[in-house]
Amino acid sequence: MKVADPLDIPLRQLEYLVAVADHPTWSSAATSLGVSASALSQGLADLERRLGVQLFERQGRRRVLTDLADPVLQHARTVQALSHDIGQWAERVSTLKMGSIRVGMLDVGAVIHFPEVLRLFRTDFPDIGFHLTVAPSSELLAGLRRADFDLIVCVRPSELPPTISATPLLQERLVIVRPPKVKSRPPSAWGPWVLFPKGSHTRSLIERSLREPGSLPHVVAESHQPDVLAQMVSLGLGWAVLPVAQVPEHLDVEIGEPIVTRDLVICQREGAPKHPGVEVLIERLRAVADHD
Amino acid sequence: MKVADPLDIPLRQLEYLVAVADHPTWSSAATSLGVSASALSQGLADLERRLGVQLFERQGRRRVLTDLADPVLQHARTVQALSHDIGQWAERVSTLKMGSIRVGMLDVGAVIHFPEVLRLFRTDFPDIGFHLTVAPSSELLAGLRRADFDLIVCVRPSELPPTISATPLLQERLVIVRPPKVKSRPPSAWGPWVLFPKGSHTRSLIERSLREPGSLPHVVAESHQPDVLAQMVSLGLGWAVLPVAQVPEHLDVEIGEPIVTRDLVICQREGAPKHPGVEVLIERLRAVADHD
DNA sequence: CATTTTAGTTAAGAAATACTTAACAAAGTG
DNA sequence: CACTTTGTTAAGTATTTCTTAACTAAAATG
Repeated sequence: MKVADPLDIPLRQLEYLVAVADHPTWSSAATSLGVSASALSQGLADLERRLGVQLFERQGRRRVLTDLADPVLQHARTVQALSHDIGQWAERVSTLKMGSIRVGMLDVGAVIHFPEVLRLFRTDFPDIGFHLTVAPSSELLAGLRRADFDLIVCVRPSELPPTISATPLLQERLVIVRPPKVKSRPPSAWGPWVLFPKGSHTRSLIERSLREPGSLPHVVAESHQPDVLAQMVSLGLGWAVLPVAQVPEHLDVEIGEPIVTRDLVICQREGAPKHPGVEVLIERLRAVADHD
Repeated sequence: MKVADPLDIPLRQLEYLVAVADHPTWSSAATSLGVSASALSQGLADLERRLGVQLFERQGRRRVLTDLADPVLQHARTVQALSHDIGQWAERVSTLKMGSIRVGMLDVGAVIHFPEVLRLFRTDFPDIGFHLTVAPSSELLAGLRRADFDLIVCVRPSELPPTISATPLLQERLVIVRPPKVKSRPPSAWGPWVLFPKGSHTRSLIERSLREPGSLPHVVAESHQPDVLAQMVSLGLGWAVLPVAQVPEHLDVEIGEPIVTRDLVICQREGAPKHPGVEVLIERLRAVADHD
């Protein structure tokens, strides 16, 4: 019998691991992959044996990933994304089609900064399939990691996921937005607040910069949508911190002082073959961003 | 019959591709992998079929990689390096050993800046296997890519290879070194030169900064070894540009003005699980670098 | 120019791997 | 306690990948 080389882990087993991590139960993971539960079980048992590391724990009749499984899961996701990319590349090259581009953008990117770029890109390159997803930064990053996107524009994260590269695009000033007729005050009397949701990246930027001047943020409402937040401010529910450009002009609110800036960045997966369409799009995004 | 999913490329076939790229002939690649030439041929034929991209061309009775094979080769190397890393990690974790660390360093790092760090690290962690390789930056980078190293200290490259990350460590000033008794002159009268070899990264930095003040570098001798270059200068063969610290003190040469600075960086593979020993070593390198 | 050597491919069967079904154990559920 | 859900194990089947052996074609040899 041949010795199982730990270096030569079947791709399939890595898929199994990812599926198991992403599904509540192993059987559902198995059906999602179109294989029997048995195959999954055997495959994962083999993976565990190969690595010689305990990847799973019993929890009642469920099996859950151990902490040790984490690096392996990271590895699996990385390899999966890479494989996806080379597959896409091969299809593009072999069929001589332009392929398609899936872009993820923060709302502010899609609506305020780059709507024209996106529109023009679609009309200039009608042969390139194009799909835009607007979502919060963390979702975009997760999607980029999973190869759901080829390119995203998001807020620079404090820590980049592995094999993701970020290049700066532009900076945005976030200002304090007060309810109508509310004058400027010392920081200790600021708030209460109406902010982006907990976990949002801009939210943590804001919290950090509010804590600094000595205002413990007391948050009474949350939304990912800046227009909703602005609306709440105009109704007197609380104060907000928003990108200047995203405060609707017709609303009756008080624009206060800039409190923090956030960096919008372009993120891509590293180690993937270049897609010429993506290159062009990046160029155009940069051009507009530099122009601002 | 099952349809061949291009996304599920056997790792083995990627190994074949890399081996073929690294060996002059397919048969030697096959024997280096310990398989028959036939297996290799079939495997690569299958890979080509899966991707639907022409990867090989005939050249007489040889087969060589096409340009199209390049992205696939990149992919293969990346995946190989990742697999190696997860394998190492697994072995470390499963055996509870500290594993080993392979460090690559530029001569100036090993000899001038960090000899103490390296010595102390070895005595502080005798359980961690340790191996140091001193080589030029480009070799180090290639080795890092191939997973020959876990960590390197080199000159910041103008373009990073995919899935390699670089973090700044310190800056070095390179000065003009003139033969004994030769006074400072206008740039047009500089040289002739005794420099690092063509292709060296520091060489291109130097060339760029020499061209700027208007001195076309006429190069009469080359070496990777700074002490050799300095020696040649002292013999009156030509002028050199060297890190101040690498000009031997006892030599009779004229130290001229600083002409360019180079960044030394720490490079690692991205997407690899962390090795605690490597983290410690990095910390110590930074500490010393910041102290300078 | 015939002969030999070298490089790589193709065919056929053997070996190894991965999958399916079926039977089973154990933990929740009504 | 019967019943369902979750996951494992065993045994046989299907698929993939390898080896050996026979073959083609380009270079090298003499």
